[in-house]
Amino acid sequence: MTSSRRVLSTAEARREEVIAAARHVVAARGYHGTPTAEIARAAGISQAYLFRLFPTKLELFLVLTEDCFDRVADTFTQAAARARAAGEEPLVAMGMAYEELLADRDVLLLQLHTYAAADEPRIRNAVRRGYARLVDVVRRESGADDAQLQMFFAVGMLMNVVAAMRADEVDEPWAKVLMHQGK
Amino acid sequence: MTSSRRVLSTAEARREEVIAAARHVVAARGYHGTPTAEIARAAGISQAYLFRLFPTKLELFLVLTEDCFDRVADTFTQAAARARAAGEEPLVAMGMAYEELLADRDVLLLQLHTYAAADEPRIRNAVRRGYARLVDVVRRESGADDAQLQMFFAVGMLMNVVAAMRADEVDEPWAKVLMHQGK
DNA sequence: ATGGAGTGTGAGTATGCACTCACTCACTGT
DNA sequence: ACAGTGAGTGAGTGCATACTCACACTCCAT
Repeated sequence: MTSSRRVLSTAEARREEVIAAARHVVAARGYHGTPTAEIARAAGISQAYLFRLFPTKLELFLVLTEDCFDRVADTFTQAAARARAAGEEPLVAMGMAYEELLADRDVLLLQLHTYAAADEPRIRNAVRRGYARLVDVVRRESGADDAQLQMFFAVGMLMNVVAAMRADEVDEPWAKVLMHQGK
Repeated sequence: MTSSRRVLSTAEARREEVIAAARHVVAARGYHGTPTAEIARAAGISQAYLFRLFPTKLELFLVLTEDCFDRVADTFTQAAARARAAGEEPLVAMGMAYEELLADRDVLLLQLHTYAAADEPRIRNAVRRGYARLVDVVRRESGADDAQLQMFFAVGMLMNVVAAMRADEVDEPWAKVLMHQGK
């Protein structure tokens, strides 16, 4: 900032802002494809300060990964809770929740990029832990059996890809096949 | 080459070798994550010659993408043909064919990386065309309806992710849920 | 045998990148 | 009032990366 009336923030608040901004830019081109300078610009801070907030690009990406799985888990738990309150099937409600996520796009794409960067051992580990938790949450909330769970997550992965190739912008039969929500 | 008895190849043959080598190294870290120097080294040629064979890194990646979808389509057609000859269900046989692909790993991972790089318009376009063709092939070979097709491709996407996080190396219930082949 | 087309390279260039350093400015407690 | 702490940055550093250029060697048609 160069304005004469600069207002300081706390590092913790800044970190949150950076994560939010990074989520958006990293969703587009992923870990290897997004320069830290772009993340800093999106967050409205200097690159130098970005590196004070997060020691390395990898560390930032790991936080982003964690946060991404948190969001998906939260979306599912909330959808299941609403469903139970309304006397509906939790698994179906969680399935519908994919549409909420699709509307956002960033979380879905970020998730895809965490898989793509999983060659890096620490990222792979974060992805595994994240998935372990997701499977656990969905199983607990829905009581679904293994086959149902597999289908549930399979459709989820498909939604990632649909988001990545922007199949919703394509008006052709094959795109409809991929998007038409499991019913 | 510096050996006194150098044997020249044709550019076309070299291109094939480069694609094979690139498939393997790019499968690990994707478009943005794999330097052209590494591809050249893997192919056993100089970086300079790599750029004579393919005008840009993007152009090489597009060829790789095309080739990747070709391979998947071929695997499916062959599996379906075998199934029909043995009087079995083509869709089931094509599902099994995912296991062949999983064994290779490179093709599945490369596919994942094409999705991850789909922010680049030309890659996105190649992915869309590739998918259009795959859906077409599977529909034609199996006669499956839209819902079945969606499930088929959903499980395919799940296999990509399973390959990326190497879920097969994890001995935990959630990993079994994801991998246990749809039955 | 030789010239021309085609295969192949060593040694660059220019830009991009993750990360650092030395510093300034805002706020807080005394 | 001012010292000390923490927020924040401009201007780098050094290395990696995509891509190029001038040149060498091989093969083959004549």
